[in-house]
Amino acid sequence: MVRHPLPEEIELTDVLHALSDPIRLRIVRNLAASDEGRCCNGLSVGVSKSTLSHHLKVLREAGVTRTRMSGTQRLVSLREDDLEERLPGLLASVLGAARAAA
Amino acid sequence: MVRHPLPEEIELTDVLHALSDPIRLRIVRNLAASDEGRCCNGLSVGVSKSTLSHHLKVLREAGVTRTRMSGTQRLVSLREDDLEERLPGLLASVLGAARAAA
DNA sequence: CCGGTTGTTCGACCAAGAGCGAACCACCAG
DNA sequence: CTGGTGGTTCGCTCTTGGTCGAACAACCGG
Repeated sequence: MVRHPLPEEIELTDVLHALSDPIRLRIVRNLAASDEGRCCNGLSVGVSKSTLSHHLKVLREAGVTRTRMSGTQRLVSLREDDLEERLPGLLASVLGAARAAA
Repeated sequence: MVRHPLPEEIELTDVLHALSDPIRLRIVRNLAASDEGRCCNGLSVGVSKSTLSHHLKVLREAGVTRTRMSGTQRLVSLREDDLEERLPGLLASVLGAARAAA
């Protein structure tokens, strides 16, 4: 349905850029706290749905998240495995720092 | 002489944003390969000196680098210790991924 | 004093991107 | 068929930010 980069297409600068936005970082933290992925609606980040869709697209195209269909709605989840392979340790340290800062 | 954030003022999103630019990432990789810091001129990244000055300012104000005088010229170096304290593991994983991608 | 080196700052330009509402699509329940 | 839900896409505005040249400042060497 939508574009996801292959694991080897994940670019460091794209990922860093995706994570450098406070709203997207909140989304990622939110996703990290959920095993099964979240419906877009379950991400209460206080922006309009078009803006949320935009941020999810940025995250998806950077390779940070995966979106899959589940019935009538999309489930968004972190690509922890692919990120760890391409950028080992990065997601963990970002999440750790984000948790500490909060 | 110039503004450097205190260690506790270093913000994750600022650091991620600073590192998400390819030119700044090259500068950081370059600095990581040098013990003593580099004169701005020693950073051959192929931009004009005003642009270089701008990027160094972004890195400095995000807390990624430190600039100190040495005689008549400035020496730029990574704030590895402060970054490790505030954002443990982040710089290492970014540098590791950047090295792997190159 | 007069260049040359090193770097910052300023002003302008232009591209990228965040934000929103509106329109739209796909789907399910009546 | 009609409505509601979940989500994307499309314009549009406005801000951010990368880029450069020019001007400036501080300093050292003749």
